[in-house]
Amino acid sequence: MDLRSRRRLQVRRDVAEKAARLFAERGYEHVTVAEIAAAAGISRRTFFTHFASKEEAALASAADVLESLQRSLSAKKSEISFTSVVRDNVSELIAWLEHHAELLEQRRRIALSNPDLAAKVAAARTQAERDMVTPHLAAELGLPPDHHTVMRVVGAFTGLGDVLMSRAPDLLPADVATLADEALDLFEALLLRVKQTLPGTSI
Amino acid sequence: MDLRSRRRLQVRRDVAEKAARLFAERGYEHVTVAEIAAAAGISRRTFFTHFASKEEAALASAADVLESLQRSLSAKKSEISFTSVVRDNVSELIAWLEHHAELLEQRRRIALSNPDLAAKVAAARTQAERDMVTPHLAAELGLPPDHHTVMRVVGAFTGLGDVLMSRAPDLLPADVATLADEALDLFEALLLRVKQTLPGTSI
DNA sequence: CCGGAGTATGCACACAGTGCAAAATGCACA
DNA sequence: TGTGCATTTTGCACTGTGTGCATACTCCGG
Repeated sequence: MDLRSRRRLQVRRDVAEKAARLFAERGYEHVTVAEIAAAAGISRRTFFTHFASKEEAALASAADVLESLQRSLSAKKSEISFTSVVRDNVSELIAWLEHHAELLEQRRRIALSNPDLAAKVAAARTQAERDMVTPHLAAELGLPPDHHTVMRVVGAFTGLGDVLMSRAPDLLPADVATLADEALDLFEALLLRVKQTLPGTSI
Repeated sequence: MDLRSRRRLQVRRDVAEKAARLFAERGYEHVTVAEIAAAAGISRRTFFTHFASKEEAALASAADVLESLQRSLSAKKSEISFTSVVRDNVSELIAWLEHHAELLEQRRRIALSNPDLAAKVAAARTQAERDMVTPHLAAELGLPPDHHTVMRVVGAFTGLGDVLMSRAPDLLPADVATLADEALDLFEALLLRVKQTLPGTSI
């Protein structure tokens, strides 16, 4: 890793962090790029060499939540069942949430200040989830990743996840854990049924 | 209905239609608001009295797809089971799709020219679907609409719907019908299981 | 024919984002 | 240490979206 690129990454993180602080304080729309740049000690023009848009800066600071799932899945790949891995990961995630209450509160404020941005974050999360989960479920079902049955199961999984994540900010972590368990119970049942029905799928 | 507001709606439709045509021809980003306004015979400033943004004009012409589901649900309310209503509606929708191939092709082109816009359309569709479907599923489960179990089932439903809609543009209508049937089979099984498990839900 | 509500328009402005060229920075090598 | 080179930063000018404000227009009822 080049020294230059390391510094570049550092600047990027720094700017994103300053931006997030400003967004949380005054709302996304009421912060100009010029102000973010000033807060980070760079020029307006330079901001745009680090981020393609103001929005990208806002999104950059919210990309970390899925990292643990990423790690869990790639580490324990295919040793145990998919739902078990996810169940393990939920505890991990809940712990992470509890240790980052202030950060989450900041993000909640930003999301509240601009619903469009929130929708985009959610969409990005869903897409990342989909990408992570697809190969594992395909393997578990013994089907190619682009098979309709796999995509359907993945769709149900992310659908269940979305509705959970959308309510999580207003719940206690313990309740999130319970709801996640219930959702996974349901998903497990669905997955079992799909496996039993497998020989009969068409197209 | 006021004569003034009727004319206003007509202008709005007209502008949205002209905008859609331009977007499909040259791509969303390569069409300016000034050009849309000119094509519709109004001034740039007036455009913004009809639409809050260029994006709104693009979205306005894509709001019709869910109208049939809306009608189906409100018409046959609670006489027969939810999935039956949806199954009936799918045929209706497929027919609609077949009779509007050119329109769908136009939208496909617009979506292709700007992924962000496409994501927003999808999100809006999902949200509308969610809103329509929630009261019916709540009734069928005998639970309040904001109950977590209901939300979870709705999440699974929209998740299944999303994955289907995301692939629909690249499939023959007949295949869409088959896949919709399979998805509904799966959903029906899931719904049945939820009903059987009902007494045991927590929170 | 007139007064007023609702609508269209022009104008000035704030802000996002981009292309270009000059200036600053920092790393490698003599 | 100094010099040359590649990368990065910055200023400047410009396009395009979206908004506030003031003015002009349209059309309705009295």
